Amino acid sequence: MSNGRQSSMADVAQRAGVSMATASRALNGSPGVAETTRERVFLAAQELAYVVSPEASRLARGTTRRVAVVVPHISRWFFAAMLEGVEGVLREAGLDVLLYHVGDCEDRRDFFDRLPARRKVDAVVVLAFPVDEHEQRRFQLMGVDIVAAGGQHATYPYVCIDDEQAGRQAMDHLLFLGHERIAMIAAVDPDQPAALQQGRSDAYYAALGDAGLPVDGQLVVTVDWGGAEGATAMDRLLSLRNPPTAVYAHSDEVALGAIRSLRRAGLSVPEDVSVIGIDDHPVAELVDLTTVRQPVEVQGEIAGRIVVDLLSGQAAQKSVTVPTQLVVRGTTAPPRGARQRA
Amino acid sequence: MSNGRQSSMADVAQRAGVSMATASRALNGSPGVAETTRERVFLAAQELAYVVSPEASRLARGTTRRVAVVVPHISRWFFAAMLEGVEGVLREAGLDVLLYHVGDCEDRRDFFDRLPARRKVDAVVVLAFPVDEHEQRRFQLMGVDIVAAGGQHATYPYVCIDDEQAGRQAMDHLLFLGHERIAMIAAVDPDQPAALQQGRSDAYYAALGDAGLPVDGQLVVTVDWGGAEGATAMDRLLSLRNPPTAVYAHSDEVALGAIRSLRRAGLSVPEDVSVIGIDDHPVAELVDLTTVRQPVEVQGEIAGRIVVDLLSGQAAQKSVTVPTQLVVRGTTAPPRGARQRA
DNA sequence: ATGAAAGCGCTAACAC
DNA sequence: GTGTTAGCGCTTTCAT
Repeated sequence: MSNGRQSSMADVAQRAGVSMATASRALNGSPGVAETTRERVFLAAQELAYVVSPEASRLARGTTRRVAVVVPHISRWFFAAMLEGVEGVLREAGLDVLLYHVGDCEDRRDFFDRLPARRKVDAVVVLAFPVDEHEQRRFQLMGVDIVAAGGQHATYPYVCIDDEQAGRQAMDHLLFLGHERIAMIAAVDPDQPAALQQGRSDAYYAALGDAGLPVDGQLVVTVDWGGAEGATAMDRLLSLRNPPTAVYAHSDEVALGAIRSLRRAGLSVPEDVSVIGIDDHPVAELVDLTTVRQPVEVQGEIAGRIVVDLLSGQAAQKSVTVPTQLVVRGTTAPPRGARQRA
Repeated sequence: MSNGRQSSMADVAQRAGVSMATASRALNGSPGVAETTRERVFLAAQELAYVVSPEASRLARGTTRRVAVVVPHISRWFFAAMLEGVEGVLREAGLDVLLYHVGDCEDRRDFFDRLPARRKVDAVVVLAFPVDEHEQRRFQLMGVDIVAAGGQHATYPYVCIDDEQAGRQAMDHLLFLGHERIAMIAAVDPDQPAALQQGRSDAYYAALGDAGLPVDGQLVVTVDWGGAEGATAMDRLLSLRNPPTAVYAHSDEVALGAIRSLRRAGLSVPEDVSVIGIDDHPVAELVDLTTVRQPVEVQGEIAGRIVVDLLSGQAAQKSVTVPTQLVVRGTTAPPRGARQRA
């Protein structure tokens, strides 16, 4: 299908009987153009189905109207949901989103070595993606605004949840129900510089401490992120002489895996053992999983807002922490023969 | 943090003691440059931490090295996984991905009216996104290659699964187990022009027909896509005087919702009723759901490959159908007191 | 309010 | 093999 030549601004100007300069001003809504002239130009543009050449426009203007979003995972709900939030507000603001998946270490090295987004964007948002000092130095070369979502950051504006508090909400729920032998399945992302979910772990020890309960090292198992890993971890816990009556998992996926192991072992949830996760993944509702909800998409939206404000020169919030909330469903209950604490 | 001025090609050329033309040729790997010269240029570029200005380069070259990926959903696993596949091969080929989320009808209208990606990309891939005739006409204005993934398409190269066959695999499994009263929960996407999963429905009727079983209209319920909707549908099925012994759901999420309803009704799966889904969503494994697997990320990859081939002028495959596969897990079993068919 | 002209940073003919 | 020279299509002073 031949689509002819895309018409250029010169065509529009000619058709409207004005100079390119005027046509440009009219189309960009710049001041200093007579209303009637502006209309004539718009009409001409319309008739020619004209669209600016972004390359040319940006070359001349020096700005790209594009922002890079860097994600360590695309298909995991958490990241995808956050991405959806970011994309929404960016798109609404007329900014294009350039997506960069930086999965494993190799991707990562490559990304920061080559800086593929360099000169291509006006800002970059990193999603749940810790950026070390070396990487920060590389980013500096880009000379654009950076904002982080889904994790605190010392250097950049960020939006995140209070992981320790989320963990406390989960642990406190278990403690409130009367559990005293609580295990933790800590999940780490093998491709990430760890330390991301430190808060989730801290919460465990702090909660136990505050409740005057002892810490049993055997009850803590750390695994790579993922449902299958959660299952493995649970198997390990079940092999203890004195298994836990409740399990605090760092994420819903891990919790799901744990539940599968429990069921396969013939145990029932929550009668025999309670399980709680974090995140409120969409399937949590479908499987009646008790969890701590964090507003994921919202975090993305806020990050997007910050970018938009930054680019428009407005004062943007420096960093935001959004609240989390316990969602009690069907996988937690008091331990057998115990009564809830007042 | 001042980052000085980005150095330009002129700087590199000067530093290497050559003309801009030579510098450009050297950097682009064009032929006709002495090896030693090329090295000198590379060195200079390195020292100046030089990166081309994509805008300028593209303006001059007339190509963008960008491709738009249009998705109706970002945070649903299916779409995100496919996106991950596409992004991977595009990135590897040095193409940038511009992401456009076209969710509801309004987004849709806006997208095709304004054609925000126009002049910004060399190709667009539409993910599981039916494009009607009007929209095709709009796309034509862009004058670039279009490829579809996750659904057949009359006009564009596409990659998809055979939905009817997938459905047959699910239905045949249920029939093989000896079920005769099989319900179907058909899921449609409220924001899509339907007809997408027609094949999944066709399979139901065809399988029943081939098995010589009657069709009972009451056993077919169509709902909007989603786990919650699946649950509602199941509730409806359970209110029948003569409920089904097995349920064929159009997707795993829907199947999950159905299972929740079943459990809440005090029924057990698969003892009382069997449930099968389609897709093999990651959580399917965690909840022991029997399903029909489709290679989602792979479809994205193939679509990406097609784009890359198209852009490089190579002959690209016109369209690809990838195979699906039954995955038997724990939510299906023979009906009570029945024996499997030979 | 409008126009002329000088770039923006690079690539591609076309000479040498 | 390398340099010269035109653009690529737009924005933006600076005049008028």
